[in-house]
Amino acid sequence: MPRPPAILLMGPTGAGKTALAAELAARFTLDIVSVDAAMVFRGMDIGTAKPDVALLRRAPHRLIDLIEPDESYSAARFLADAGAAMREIEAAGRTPLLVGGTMLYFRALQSGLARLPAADPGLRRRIEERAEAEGWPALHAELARKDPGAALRIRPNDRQRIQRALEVIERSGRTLSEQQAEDLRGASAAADLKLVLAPADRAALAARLERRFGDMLRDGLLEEVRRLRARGDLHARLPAMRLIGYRQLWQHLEGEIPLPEAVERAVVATRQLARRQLTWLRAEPGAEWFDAFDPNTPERIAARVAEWLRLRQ
RNA sequence: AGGGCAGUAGCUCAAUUGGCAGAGCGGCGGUCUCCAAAACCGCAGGUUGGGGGUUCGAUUCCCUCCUGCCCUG
Repeated sequence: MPRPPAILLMGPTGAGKTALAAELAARFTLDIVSVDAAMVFRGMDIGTAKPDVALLRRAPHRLIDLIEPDESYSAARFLADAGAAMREIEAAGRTPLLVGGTMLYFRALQSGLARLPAADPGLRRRIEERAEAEGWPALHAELARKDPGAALRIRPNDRQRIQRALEVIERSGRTLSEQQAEDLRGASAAADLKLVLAPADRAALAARLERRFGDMLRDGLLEEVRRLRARGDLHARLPAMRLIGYRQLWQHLEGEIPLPEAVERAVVATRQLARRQLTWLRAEPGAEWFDAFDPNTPERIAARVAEWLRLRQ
């Protein structure tokens, strides 16, 4: 099932993508699709910088609030969800505006994913238990026997990927490297308009990120985390509770670190996230870059979007 | 003022009896095909507070000055 061409608005956290997207959606016949692995969680609003109710009313976002914090999302699920959303938008005679900073998802959207078995929580737990007893390097050695190609590419300490590779073998009876070499499903990129909203001045972004986390605390982030903890069914190892801000404040509520340290660590982690996103963005082929801190940027991007939409008719 | 303790990488700290100055964190760069705000990898930072002395060799021993903290007055 092919997906329609779209406008991709990518950028590091804190660059101002949400506000800009809302503006574009108001001006053109665009519908927003979130490309954000954190905003999929319900009840996690402040720390994920999710658009607020007022903004959502003006500019509805798809792929937000999809699952509970004890569930997990994935790139494959995003690919399916985003494809469906985009086809719906096209069917309505509108154009999809994909907005976010989860670069793996953008990549899946453009390059596709191999046909691989889905994650299996039970199997993953079993592999983790084995790793606890034997250590990841031992499982890496096992992987080297079963799938030398994958073992070559995956580091002995990279638990997530060792686990995934073993999981794939276990569930499909075939190796990961063999299946990854086959055709990717869902690939299609050429017709997209790719816009990058990134700061020319990284120090300025760092300052903004620090300020933003302070704002989140003022808006009740700690209370939000406290509420999640009070549910009783969540724990620190869940993907949702490993998100920046939530992870550190959870540790604080566990009594592991004082609040100021939790805040400092969260700010640092956000800065590091932005850096990793930038690394990924630099490698994005054919993307048009705009300075997030230039006051003329919104107007320039709007002009570019108008031009692209016109040429598509 | 006298006495004591401390001063080593941006930060917190290591360095056996004097023997090539290390780690964690941060910074910078990178990897990434169903957890990606995740997981992992690499690199760069030091005239060891200043000056002098002893020694083949001083972060380490001695003298002196500077700075900080503590105690006494």
